[in-house]
Amino acid sequence: MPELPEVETVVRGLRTPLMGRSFVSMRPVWERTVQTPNPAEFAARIAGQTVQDVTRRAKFIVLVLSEDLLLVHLRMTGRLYVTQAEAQHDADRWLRVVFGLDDGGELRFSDVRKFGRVSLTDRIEAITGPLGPEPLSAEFTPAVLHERLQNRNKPMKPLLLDQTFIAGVGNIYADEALFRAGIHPQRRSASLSHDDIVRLHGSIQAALHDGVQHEGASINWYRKVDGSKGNSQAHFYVYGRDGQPCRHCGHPIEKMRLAQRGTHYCPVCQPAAATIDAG
DNA sequence: CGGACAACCTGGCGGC
DNA sequence: TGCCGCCAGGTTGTCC
Repeated sequence: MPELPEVETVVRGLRTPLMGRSFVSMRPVWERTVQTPNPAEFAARIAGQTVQDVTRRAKFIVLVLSEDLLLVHLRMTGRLYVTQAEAQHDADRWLRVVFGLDDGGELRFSDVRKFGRVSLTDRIEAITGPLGPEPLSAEFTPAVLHERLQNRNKPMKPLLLDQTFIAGVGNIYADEALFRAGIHPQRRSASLSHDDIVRLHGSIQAALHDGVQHEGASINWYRKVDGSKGNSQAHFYVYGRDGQPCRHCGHPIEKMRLAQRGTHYCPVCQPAAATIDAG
């Protein structure tokens, strides 16, 4: 499911049920979902720790506990939800990890494809590795984007997917940001003009902001914490719209394979070479 | 360093 | 209906 807007929506949904709660247990249903430490140590260590904040870094959900950080990465199909003690819950076919809470409720991690991971650590970089700037933070300015583009010359689409370049952008919002900026996915980063960079900066922020505003994209597996769907997919310009008319010029949106990822774009609004804008 | 590709997994969908 | 191949929001490791 998860790119920045989806993860951010989950984080916001977890705050109310989890803030101030303490964990009493951790039970793996599918052991490989528990990345680090090993399940026995994880369970012993999380018991008694209280949730002091629920936040996000890149695509990681970060629960700030009394002594450690509980990190959850949803990868493709992970989902988090909270059940109350007295609530009747249907059997979850894809349940991977159950966290017991001090009010008798449970935080549950469910994941169809088993790619998602949970970790307990006191040093976030040990799990996340190096990450680029948060694109919706004040520190991410056009100048910062410009600076990070120095001495690089990759096609823009795979560059935007590189989490060490910018944190949190995934396949959907990379396509959406490039469309909004009028930049072809294969454009080399070194060919971008100053205006291109300023426009791209605004487009990345706008695409992600709209995604958060619409509470994420429920194309397939993604659900909010309460189980309902996000609505971001209804507002896409290009993602999943191949064959349909471009919302700006009417030309059919095309789909290509780029760096092994499905890539959607408008060949008219995103010309392959730098344009000479008569405008 | 960059690019291609396989792995990790399961499910949905289109084609025959 | 059934079977088959392909595709999927992510990331990591290997090989050239």
